[in-house]
Amino acid sequence: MIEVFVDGVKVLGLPRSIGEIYGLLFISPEPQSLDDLVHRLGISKGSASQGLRTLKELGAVKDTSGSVSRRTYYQADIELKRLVGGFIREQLRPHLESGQLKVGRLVEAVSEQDDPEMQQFYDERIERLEFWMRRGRQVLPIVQKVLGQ
Amino acid sequence: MIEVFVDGVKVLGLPRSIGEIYGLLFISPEPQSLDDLVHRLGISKGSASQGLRTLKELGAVKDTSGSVSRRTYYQADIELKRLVGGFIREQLRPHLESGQLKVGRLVEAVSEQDDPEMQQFYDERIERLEFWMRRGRQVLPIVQKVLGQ
DNA sequence: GGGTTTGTTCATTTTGAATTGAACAATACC
DNA sequence: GGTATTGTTCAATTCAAAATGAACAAACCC
Repeated sequence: MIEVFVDGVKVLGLPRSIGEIYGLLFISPEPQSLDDLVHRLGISKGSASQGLRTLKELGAVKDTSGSVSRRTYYQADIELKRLVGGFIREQLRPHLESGQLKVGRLVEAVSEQDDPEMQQFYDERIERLEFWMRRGRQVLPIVQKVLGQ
Repeated sequence: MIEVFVDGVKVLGLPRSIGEIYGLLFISPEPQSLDDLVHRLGISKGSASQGLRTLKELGAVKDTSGSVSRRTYYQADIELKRLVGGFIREQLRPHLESGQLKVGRLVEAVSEQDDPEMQQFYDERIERLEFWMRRGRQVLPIVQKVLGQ
């Protein structure tokens, strides 16, 4: 099972430890502590801590607080809606935004081009790029909607 | 500009050389030969050859044949529809399929579980996983449709 | 306060994927 | 045929991202 998730997160560009952690939590009926993860997966405390942080940011795990013990225990959040939302927010949007910044700088660079024929070609290509990015932004909410049902 | 594409392909889990090659072709008014890529990008012949192959498989470049010279020259294909289609076909579908195989093996493994309570829990989780995969397969054609306009 | 448990940070190490480059086709041309 | 040109393959190398682990912080208990 864990293997399935390791493959899964790799497709999404996330490290294998994240897949292992989420996979283990996904098939654990009981919440697991950081220490449990370290022992059961054979990974370092550092990896487990980092991995849990990322998963929390993605909204893929929640900690069951309010326990008697002072340890925190983690559970997998299995709502697809939430997972997809977190991934888009944390991984995709930042890239789209930094891409837009760079394209913005390109627009300026092209305006300094002398050769009018070249300038027109570059303008067309940048327009194409901006078109792709618009489409990208359009498709995200649709994906979110379809998956969150 | 090339930087934009390097970032872009990295999000998709492809190596930077692919981003460089596609980026250069994207802003080149004239088709470029393998040798041009090697010189202008400062990458090895091996990288260029491999990268072009992957890009051809993705349908992201086409070679302009029918020239007098025996060299082949490459151009970027800038149809979003085609790019998305190629990516889904070459990168996403294979992973979805191998995932399904693994889940299939899981189903068998769970049926050998003694404890009925555990078995029920595992069944639920596997059902959840299969639900996610169904949704994944559903969303692909929708993405393709939205982006290909 | 001192001691213990739990979790984080971050410099170093490891590992796996990407790149290189040299040997090897394949094709064209004479 | 021989040789030049172009492109591919793949073992060896390089490099960036991930994992480690030790030092550090924070919270808790007595």
